[in-house]
Amino acid sequence: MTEIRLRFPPSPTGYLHIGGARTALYNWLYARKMGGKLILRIEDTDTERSSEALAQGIIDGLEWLGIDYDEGPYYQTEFAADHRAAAAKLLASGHAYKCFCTKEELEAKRERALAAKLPLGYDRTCRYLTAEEVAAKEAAGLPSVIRFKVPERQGMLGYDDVVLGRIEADYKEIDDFVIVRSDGSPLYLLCNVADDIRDRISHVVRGQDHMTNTLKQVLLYEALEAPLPVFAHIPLTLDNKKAKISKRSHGEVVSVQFYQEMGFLPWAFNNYLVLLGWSPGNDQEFFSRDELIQAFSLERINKSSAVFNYTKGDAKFFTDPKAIAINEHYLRVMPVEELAPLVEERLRAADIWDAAWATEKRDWFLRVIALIRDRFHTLNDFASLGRAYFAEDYVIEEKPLKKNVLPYPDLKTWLPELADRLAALAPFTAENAEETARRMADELGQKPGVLINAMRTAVTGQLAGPSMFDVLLAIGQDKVVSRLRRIDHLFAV
RNA sequence: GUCCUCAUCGUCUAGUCAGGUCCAGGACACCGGCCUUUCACGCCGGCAACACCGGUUCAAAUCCGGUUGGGGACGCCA
Repeated sequence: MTEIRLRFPPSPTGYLHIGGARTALYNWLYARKMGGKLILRIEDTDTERSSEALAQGIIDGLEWLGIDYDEGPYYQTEFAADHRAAAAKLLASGHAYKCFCTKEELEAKRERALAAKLPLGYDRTCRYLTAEEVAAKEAAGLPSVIRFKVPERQGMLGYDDVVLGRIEADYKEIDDFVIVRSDGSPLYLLCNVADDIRDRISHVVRGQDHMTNTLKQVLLYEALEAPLPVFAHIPLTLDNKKAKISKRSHGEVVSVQFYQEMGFLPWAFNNYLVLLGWSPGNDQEFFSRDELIQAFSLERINKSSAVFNYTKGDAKFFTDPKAIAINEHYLRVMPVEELAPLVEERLRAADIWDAAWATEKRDWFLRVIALIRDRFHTLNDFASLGRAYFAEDYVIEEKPLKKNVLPYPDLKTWLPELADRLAALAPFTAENAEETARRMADELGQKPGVLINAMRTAVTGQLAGPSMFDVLLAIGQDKVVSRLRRIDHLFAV
């Protein structure tokens, strides 16, 4: 039985985006499920547009997602000798030929074909050159590329795709594609196959934009006398206008790094991605790592493309609402102990981290996280919306101020009075605090909500939050008292 | 233009291969209710789809043909 080997071959000409990450995820899931290997291969043969920084960004993105690989990263440029050897082999065996047509000539032909609404393929001018003609042109110093000689056969060229089924095309429809540039450097179609053969890749899982490339590559495998891998062409991810998503036209929101910065949980993001083109066949939507590996299968990948449901400028959702919903779900249900270090990271970034929260005050820290996480969307919310729990320089928001404080000028005396009463409490418990607040409201002839909501505004700066008395306990008697006494600045606007 | 390919709620999808159990199920979003000091969470309920036409069949989301629509490829990019 042959080993299961998959690869993720990004080209470092851009950032790791949603589509690429999903492709990596599917490859990873299948490799892990089958007990196979995943290989990371950086396809950097386009030296014009590739950069080491971009390659590193992709590697970092995979690491954040938790997509680990067993071999690599390999860099395709390091295997140039293999690619040239493959090209030489094809030339020697008569599967390829030298083409002396210039870019200008080809461009002119292409223009004419476009205008005449004819097929755009190469007209095979150089395919029928005699050995003498080729020698003469070379002697004259004319530059040439190497083209693959597509066999002239009856019937259909095709392959079996795990996702799409049988894919076929007439041999006549396949162009004599270029495999080596005029400067001698081999091109993607060839390099990719040569590498996959050398790396003994058994399954090629990639986007549907490669469907027609695969037809050509099948020919390459055959000419190179190598066994065909299993192909699985996964659906593309489109935007809500059905256009292919790209960093250029969609910006940050399609890059993996954006989700890292926005405070997504890596696993939540994977969980969202896997559902964009695959389903387990039942209603399960949340998976642990092991569950997903177990449930995943190439056969259940969808045929049709998926839409990344992002609306630019949406006031409520900064990305696909489903992605946010999944992130919220994990934020609420994951063990607090696992969440804590991720929150710590965000608090550190916001410069409000206290080392004691990881040691003697760890219990308190975990309790606060458990208390406030229900209302949050991302990790970043802990440092912004949750700031009052961790720092004194929290922001008093406009809305609660206008709704709960400014309409009641008497709060200027009420809140300090309440502060005094709370300061006198021993023990300081949620029950005692509530009792105190309610009794005072009663004495003032006010509804308890007036005091409670004003307290919330003064103590947390927020319009909403957990049960007020749990909040008081979480923030602590001393801080609550001092925040309530400092009420004047609320009216100073 | 040529070729390849896809088509179920606004979005992600189940159901299609083995036609009846589907006047189509789940999730997100949206709307309403319960809970409540607030807002969430949670729970309950609602809105909402088989692209179209024809054929096969007792019976079609499901099989066949066509139409329309979407996507991809057609590079000395990957």
